[in-house]
Amino acid sequence: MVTRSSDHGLDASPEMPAEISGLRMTRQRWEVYRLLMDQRDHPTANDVFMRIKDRLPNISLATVYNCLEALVQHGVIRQVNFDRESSRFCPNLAEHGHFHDKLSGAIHDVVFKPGVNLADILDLPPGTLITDIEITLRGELPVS
Amino acid sequence: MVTRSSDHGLDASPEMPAEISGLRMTRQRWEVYRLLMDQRDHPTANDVFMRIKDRLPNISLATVYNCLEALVQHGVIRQVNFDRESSRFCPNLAEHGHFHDKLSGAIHDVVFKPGVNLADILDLPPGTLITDIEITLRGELPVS
DNA sequence: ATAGAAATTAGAATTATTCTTGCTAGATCG
DNA sequence: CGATCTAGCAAGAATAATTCTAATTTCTAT
Ligand SMILES: [Mn+2]
Ligand SMILES: [Mn+2]
Ligand SMILES: [Zn+2]
Ligand SMILES: [Zn+2]
Repeated sequence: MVTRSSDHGLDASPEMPAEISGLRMTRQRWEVYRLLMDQRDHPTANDVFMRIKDRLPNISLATVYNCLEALVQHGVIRQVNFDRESSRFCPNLAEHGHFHDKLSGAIHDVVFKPGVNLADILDLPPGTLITDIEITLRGELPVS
Repeated sequence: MVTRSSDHGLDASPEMPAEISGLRMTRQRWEVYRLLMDQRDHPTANDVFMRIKDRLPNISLATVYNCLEALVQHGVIRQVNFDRESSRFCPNLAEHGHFHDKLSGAIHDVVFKPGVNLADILDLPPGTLITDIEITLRGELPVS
């Protein structure tokens, strides 16, 4: 047995690190971060607020916004916007876009086929510096 | 001389058509539409409101919003969102994305290199129906 | 432990957008 | 033409996501 999180069979919660990517961890930031990592369905700030009450019954909505902003600022999570809807939050740091399925309402991460580089297929003046790319799609996934 | 808009040298304003794409034209809708066609810099609703006062001193901001919504709904113009900033409006109906130049603040239309089809380079389940694609970029254009 | 800094909280404020209501103007009908 | 009908317009109120403020709490470092 090489690694295990505890002596008994159940996985224990990971310990809260002192910081992540230079962001000092607090109980609230840690729980917000873990919630996003565990439930990767792109919740809104209000979704996070409602879901996190189990673990932090006294957290305020302002703190949820503060934590999300701090995590976004430090590059630990990403903020995703669809039109003018409430912002959503995503823990997937790999380059990806978002597909909004009109049938289920769910939001899915979308990646490029291997070897594709978006900057290469856009018609931009040579020397253009791209710092950020956002791709959002709407449509219907096959019923499966 | 094959075509001319009037007898004298200056271009006359085009007449207001009865409708565009099934949307009944009104003076307000027409002026909003023409402003967007003439000033293709992706103005916000408030930008349109301020710029249009020359021609329609009595128009209300609510009417600007109503006109923009009606034009968007009928596919005559497009609504463009950058993060949570005010919506912007674009008269370019060809498939294109938007590049926000941090240096100048300007927003530029961006097209794909010839022959590129975005749906082909995304890794989506077969049978996925894409109804809408949005691409936004941020960065810096070369100083030229 | 103490002092300073940073984070959290509750609630107020902000702001882009939407809604409500009464009015206007053009279309339709006789 | 004159009456009626209807869609659109104007003004301001309402909404809702987000941000800000001020007071308190927690954390860090001495
Ligand atoms: Mn939600
Ligand atoms: Mn503007
Ligand atoms: Zn994502
Ligand atoms: Zn455009």
